[in-house]
Amino acid sequence: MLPEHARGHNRSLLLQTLFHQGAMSRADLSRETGLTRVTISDLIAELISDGFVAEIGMREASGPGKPAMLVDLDRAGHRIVGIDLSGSDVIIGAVLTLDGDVVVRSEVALPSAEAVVDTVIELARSLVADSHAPVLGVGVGAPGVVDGRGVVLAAPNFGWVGFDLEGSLQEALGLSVLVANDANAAVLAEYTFGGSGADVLLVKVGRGVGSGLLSGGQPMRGAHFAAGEIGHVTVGTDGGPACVCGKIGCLEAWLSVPALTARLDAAGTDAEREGVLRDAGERLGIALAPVVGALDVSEIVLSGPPELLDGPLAEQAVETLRARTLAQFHDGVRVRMTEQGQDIVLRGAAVMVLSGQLGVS
Amino acid sequence: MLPEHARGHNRSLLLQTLFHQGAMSRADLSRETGLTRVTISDLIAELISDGFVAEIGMREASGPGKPAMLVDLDRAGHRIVGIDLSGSDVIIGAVLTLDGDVVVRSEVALPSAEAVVDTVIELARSLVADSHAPVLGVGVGAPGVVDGRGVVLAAPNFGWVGFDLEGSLQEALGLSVLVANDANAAVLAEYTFGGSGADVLLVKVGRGVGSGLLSGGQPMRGAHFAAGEIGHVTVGTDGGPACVCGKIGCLEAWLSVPALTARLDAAGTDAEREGVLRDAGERLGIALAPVVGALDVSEIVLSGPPELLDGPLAEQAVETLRARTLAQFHDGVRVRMTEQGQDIVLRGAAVMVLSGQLGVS
DNA sequence: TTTTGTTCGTAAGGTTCACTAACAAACATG
DNA sequence: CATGTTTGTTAGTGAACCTTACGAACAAAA
Repeated sequence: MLPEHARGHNRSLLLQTLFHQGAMSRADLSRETGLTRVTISDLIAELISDGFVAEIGMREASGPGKPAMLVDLDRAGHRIVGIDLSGSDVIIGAVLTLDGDVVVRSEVALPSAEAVVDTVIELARSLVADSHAPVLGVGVGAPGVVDGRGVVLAAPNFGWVGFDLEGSLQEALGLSVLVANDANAAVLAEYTFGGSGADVLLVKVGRGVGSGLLSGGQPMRGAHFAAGEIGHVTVGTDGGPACVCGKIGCLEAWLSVPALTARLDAAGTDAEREGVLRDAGERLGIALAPVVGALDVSEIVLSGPPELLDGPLAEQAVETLRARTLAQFHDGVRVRMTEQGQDIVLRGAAVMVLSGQLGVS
Repeated sequence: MLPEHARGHNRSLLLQTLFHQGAMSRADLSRETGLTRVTISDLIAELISDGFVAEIGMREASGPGKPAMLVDLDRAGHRIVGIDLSGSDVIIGAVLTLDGDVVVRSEVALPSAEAVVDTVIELARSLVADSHAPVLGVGVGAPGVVDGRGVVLAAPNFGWVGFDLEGSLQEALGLSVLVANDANAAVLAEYTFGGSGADVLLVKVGRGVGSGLLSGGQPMRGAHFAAGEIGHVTVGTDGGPACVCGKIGCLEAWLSVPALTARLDAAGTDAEREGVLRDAGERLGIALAPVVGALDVSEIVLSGPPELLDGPLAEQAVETLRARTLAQFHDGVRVRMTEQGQDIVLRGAAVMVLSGQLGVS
């Protein structure tokens, strides 16, 4: 650990404070961080010269003393490109502000597996061209198992095994690129923009079922970078539907969108349809109860089609969860839909870039 | 972040390197840490003057050049006191070396709940008196939910609710005291002394069932410091034995020592007894499968009576676990007994002190 | 035995970083 | 207008680590 590392830490501390609390004066930053005004001035001058921070005008004087010059992240001066590879038939890309707002949005049809990388490169290039501001970096949320350096260890949909997606994109685009699992990206978005607590599990329901987990605000990677792969965990001890993986009663066989819609279509009455959703919610609760017990997660966030997840399914999940964990500790566990909608992976990809380039999270 | 924090970090880095790799020269430390020989000399001089490090003699020259002076942690010059409050009828205390070896061991009968604190203070004082070397600190593994500052938020056995055990002991003993949950302490011992990987779940089976979890080498605390409380998670969807908590089919009702011994005593034949153990192992596997899926834990360690856990129970647990998780990722999950025996909580308490006082883990 | 080259540890001096002290600028208030 | 407050900068100090240089101690080769 060298002194320059400490300075990097302090730079990130300032950027993070501005990111979360908005524009403020150098003196405010001094009070907020505990560093002296002198040091703040020095760091801010460096950050301004690097283009990350800008002076945005005087604060109208509200008391005695010299009026303050407000500084803030140069939010208008930078953009982030986010790419969501988790869709079942489209690739979604977007230009986002530092606050995670989507400025430009673009979709392309999912090509054949071999052409995916070239399509992503082309999409990213067009988004960079449309950004009208320097792009801080490119974040990618991809299905499958992704290691800490953006190498896709396994992604059955695309046939990738040990493929260095991050490196390939970085070389082609000449920009900083970060690749992570889609559900792991999503939970970052929920934490940074969705106001979730620091111990949160996000369940992403789509063609498959995956999850992302933060504990103490830190993403859990797992021993083989496979944390979150709960889709093929067997749920319950009473059988269940057959899964594409060959086993019986996987969570994915109960909860994935194709499985749910098929069972809903087969259901005749509204009551039967609600029963299908309640069954799925119960299975989710059964699967998550041991995780809640072992990790003391306080919040479970669902991401996916709201017409399926929001309602009986979520209600039954929280009910089952409370019935199957010790009320004393886990009574407060909440289950809710994300409010990030369809953009959650894009926004999570943006958080990855913010975190990687600015140290903000 | 100030420069002196960086120096503290570097001090801990040296102590940690010596702790794990044993005695070496200043030049070795320089190569190992990346700091220059000059800086190492300066830091080591400080650590020697503080009494944490000692020169232990020359290395016999094996090649050209000036022979090296070896330095090492002053292992003989310090002791740690560990206390295990998780026993059902005794309190165990010990004096340990920095390497986690028990030097002095002492047991006292568990007194009434009100007298526990005074008994612990008395036990700790007598151990400190027997230590024959300066005591670095006192570590305590306690049942129940313990927060990050050693306040016991809930411990039904002792009737503690929001009781500042760490503060009480620190005041009475005048020594640095650290208190944590017993299973969380145990998993630290397994990581530091038992050679487990950095993503490991320890299940502690005794009067109750608890767990401790490391992910990436970091202890998981949970949103309410209740991580690891898996004893009263319902397992399976086919009922099960009644639990003292009022629910049906809790993991504790299947797996705790009292529950297991009662069912073993009721079993007539050896085959029936093995069936009891296999059932319990299966339940453990069912409960842990979602945790393994969500966290990608690579190793599960069991702590408790080996005559119950080691054998059919552990075998069935790993079998069930593999059947219920996706083989592709979690095939390698291992289930094994700890080799730390009965001292695991004591040694874990020692690790807490090492970590708190030296930054070693 | 002498020379050469290697390795260890220390000394001296320079750079980086954040701190303290002091001060000018700009404002509100009595 | 004088006074006090707040902001931000300049100047100087101390801490921490670095680079450079050197003496000590040894092995191997001449």
